[in-house]
Amino acid sequence: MAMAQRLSAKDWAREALVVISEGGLGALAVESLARRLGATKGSFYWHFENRAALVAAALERWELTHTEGTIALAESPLPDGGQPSPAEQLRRLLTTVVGYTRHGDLEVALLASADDPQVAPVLRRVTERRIAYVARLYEGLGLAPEDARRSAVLGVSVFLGHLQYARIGTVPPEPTGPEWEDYLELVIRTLMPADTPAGQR
Amino acid sequence: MAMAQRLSAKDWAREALVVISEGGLGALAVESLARRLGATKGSFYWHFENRAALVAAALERWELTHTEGTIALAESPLPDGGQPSPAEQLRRLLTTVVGYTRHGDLEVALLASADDPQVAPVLRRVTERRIAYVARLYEGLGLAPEDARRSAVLGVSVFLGHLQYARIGTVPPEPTGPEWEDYLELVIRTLMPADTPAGQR
DNA sequence: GGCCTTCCATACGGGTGCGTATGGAGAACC
DNA sequence: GGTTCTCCATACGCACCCGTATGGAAGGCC
Repeated sequence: MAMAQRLSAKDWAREALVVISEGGLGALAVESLARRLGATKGSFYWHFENRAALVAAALERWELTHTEGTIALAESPLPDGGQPSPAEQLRRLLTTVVGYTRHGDLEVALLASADDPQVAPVLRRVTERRIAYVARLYEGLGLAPEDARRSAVLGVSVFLGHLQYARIGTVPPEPTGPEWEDYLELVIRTLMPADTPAGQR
Repeated sequence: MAMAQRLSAKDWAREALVVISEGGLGALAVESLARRLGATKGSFYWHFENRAALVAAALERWELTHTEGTIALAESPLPDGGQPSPAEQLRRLLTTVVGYTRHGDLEVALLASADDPQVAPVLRRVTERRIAYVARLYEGLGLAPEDARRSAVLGVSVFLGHLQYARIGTVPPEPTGPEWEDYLELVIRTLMPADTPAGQR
């Protein structure tokens, strides 16, 4: 990532996200970041007021881009080109969740700094957005809005729990072999509304 | 906590846990800790090799004491002195989980440093132990060992998810009013095996 | 090609935190 | 009451990181 060219604020923010994903928010130091970009602090402090401004820019960038990544994946068209049903979208989401094991991911790294006053509001918004999305899916499956929201809160908590499993190093659900298939099946059966047609479960 | 008397290694470890619960592992600095105890670094480095040794001692202390706290609460006797049934124990656990909102707790603070090489194994062990305990409850409710383990993994993930909710600041399940009761009821209904007698759900 | 604006390197000061060195107080022991 | 061992305070060196000051190179503009 050594840049010979001049740098923009966007370059700094992008590389900052890489550093965060690798070593967490605490690993984000101005001088080391400058070295990675083949520059020095002098350049940095021309583009940014201070370190906090860089963190804010990086977080904003993350919230804009990666936020809807998982959701977009769930909504991606079927092989026949059709729109996936809510049940199918929920199934995809849960499969992704249970298979989550990637350490070094940005989301996992940010989770570590959830208490940080700059990070917390971002995570709050992202989480709230996800709950709203899952609630819409439950509504599509026939649940009343209040019930759908409650089920979504529970479902997202399972997601966050598995993220935590990934952080402490793949405790239980190793995505290998039939063991994992059985677990995935349990999760889907548990979190799918009872009156969903069996063919969609 | 200013100690006039001489200090023991246990004193340092105990106060270290207080500091961690207040500000996270990163807030644990030797000199500030010494000030809290009315001492200086000179004392500390006589009792401990270095900061890592203090962290290890504090974590060991936490793992020994607080680990089984929640479980002990679930197993505490009924008003009539009898042993609570597995269904009742599971109900208590879930109620505690859903009501979890205390920030500044040690568990929440340690969660932030789950990536730390000293912390991760401790959290792994504690989590594994909890899964084993919940699995035993599910077995008591009639599930086969493999099914019980899978359900326990899912249940503990809900617990970890709610811990995360607490970290980013009580996103959805505010334990106030009937809204919360409804949510708790959903969680219990979802995580309790289907063939549990209705009276115990 | 001179000029001005944009961007960046170097050098410096300050703060924090870890770990070491060394001497000295206080209890214990005889 | 002197010696020895235990415990601790002070002082120092070192590393890291933030932020500022200042001079200078690079590129547009006329």
